[in-house]
Amino acid sequence: MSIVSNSLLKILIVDDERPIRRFLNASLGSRYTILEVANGEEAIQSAAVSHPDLIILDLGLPDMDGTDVIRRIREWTDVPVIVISVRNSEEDKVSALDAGADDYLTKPFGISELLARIRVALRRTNELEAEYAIFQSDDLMVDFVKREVCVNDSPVTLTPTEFSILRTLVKHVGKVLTHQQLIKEVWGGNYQADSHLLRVNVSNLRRKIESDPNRPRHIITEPGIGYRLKEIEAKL
Amino acid sequence: MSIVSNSLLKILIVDDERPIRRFLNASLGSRYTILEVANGEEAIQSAAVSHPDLIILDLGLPDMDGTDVIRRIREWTDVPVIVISVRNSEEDKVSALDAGADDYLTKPFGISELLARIRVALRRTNELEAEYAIFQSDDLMVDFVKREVCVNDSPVTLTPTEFSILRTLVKHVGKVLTHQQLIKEVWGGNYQADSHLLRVNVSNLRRKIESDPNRPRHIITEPGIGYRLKEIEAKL
DNA sequence: CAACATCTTGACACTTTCTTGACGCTTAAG
DNA sequence: CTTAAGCGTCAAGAAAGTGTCAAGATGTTG
Repeated sequence: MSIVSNSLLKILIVDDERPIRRFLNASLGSRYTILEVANGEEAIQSAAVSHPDLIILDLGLPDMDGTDVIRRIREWTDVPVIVISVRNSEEDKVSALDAGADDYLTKPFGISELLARIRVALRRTNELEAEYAIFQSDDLMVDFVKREVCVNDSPVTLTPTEFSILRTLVKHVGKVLTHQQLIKEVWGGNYQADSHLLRVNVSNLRRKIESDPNRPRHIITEPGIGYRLKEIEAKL
Repeated sequence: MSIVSNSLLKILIVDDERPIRRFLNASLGSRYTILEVANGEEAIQSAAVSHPDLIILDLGLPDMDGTDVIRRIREWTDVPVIVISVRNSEEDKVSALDAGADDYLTKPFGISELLARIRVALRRTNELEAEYAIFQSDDLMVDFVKREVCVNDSPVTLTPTEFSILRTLVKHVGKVLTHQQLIKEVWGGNYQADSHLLRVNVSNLRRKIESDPNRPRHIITEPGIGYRLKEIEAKL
């Protein structure tokens, strides 16, 4: 098994301290292909463009909070994220793991433990799913990196709730999402929202992204069940 | 289906020290169903019989080595295993993780960190359980994930009640379902519907999915009893 | 504190779906 | 041949679900 070269697997290292990046690069470089970035914005950018197989993320970034980086990346991909941090409090660990991290290592750590935890994370994701940071369906385009939505190449501004609904629909494109599933994803698990609230927001969302809101082509109503995002193939 | 209450999720705790089992049971018992065993043999036995959704395993067991327990369990299941141990050496961590463990916590640990890591492990398995359920019988195709029904590759739209009837028939394909059984499944246990209501809905359903509704090939009437979904083998 | 955007709730028109009753058809028994 | 029981179809009213507008509540920013 160890004879098989893993060098085709890409690991993205996110850390603002150059010595640590160099150390990790030296430790992992013989086994994996390494990408390095030094802040959160670059991390999101690189995660979208380079499609790494795993991300090693330092929580202490200069430009944004590490947990927010995880949340942003989780908007479109389930790529494994291993957090490394000097912060050792349970609160930090819990918030990072709940934000979507797969593992949390406190500095300093042994390199062989990191390697083992990388193997664990990669072991689970043998089946690669094509997850793209940009969703396109006919005249609708959703860019999760820029958090930008365009209809016919002209940008539209969505409210946070509207974007959250659209993001959930995109993540499960083609599948029917029940009212309950959508409410749970958008408003949080224990929020007691009724489907009326959802309908209002879908209505507002349609007005912004559907060319003819009376005949929606993207967000399809499944009567009695919920909604579904229809992927419209590009014409040839 | 996937929206299963957490209290139904079973966690198997493997630890030879009774106080620790009691502590974990008290900490997790309100959220999950707990099973407890005290040694490796019982752990393997219980993992096989009870099908837990997650295993918390202490490495220091009286009868066999913890990593061997993991290896034995990994012979037939990928159920998440979280190791807890007093051993803090990298060697122990690496060997446990490489044996198939998903996470490794060193005692003492905070209960909220353990809970967070349990959520991470369960999150993974939930996403992987996206098994695709499609029923196909000659010209009829039912996609339960997309909630889509096709006849001769052209989609047909069913009302919630019609879909519910079809789903019940598919669930027991080949078997005869009495009127009462169908009514109970579709309209709920305590609803007092007569079989006339069922007949109307079956009629509507047939009009949509049968190529010749007068001579139904899929939904067969069993006079005096109920209905049966016939599975038509594909021609070779 | 005011101005602003967003979220939430209620009201109402509209559409789809459900349910009920009437009626014709078939089958089996007398 | 007549009768009764079960089944399938049709159509209309009842019920439930859906989309939209607008006003109040909430929160945010300067």
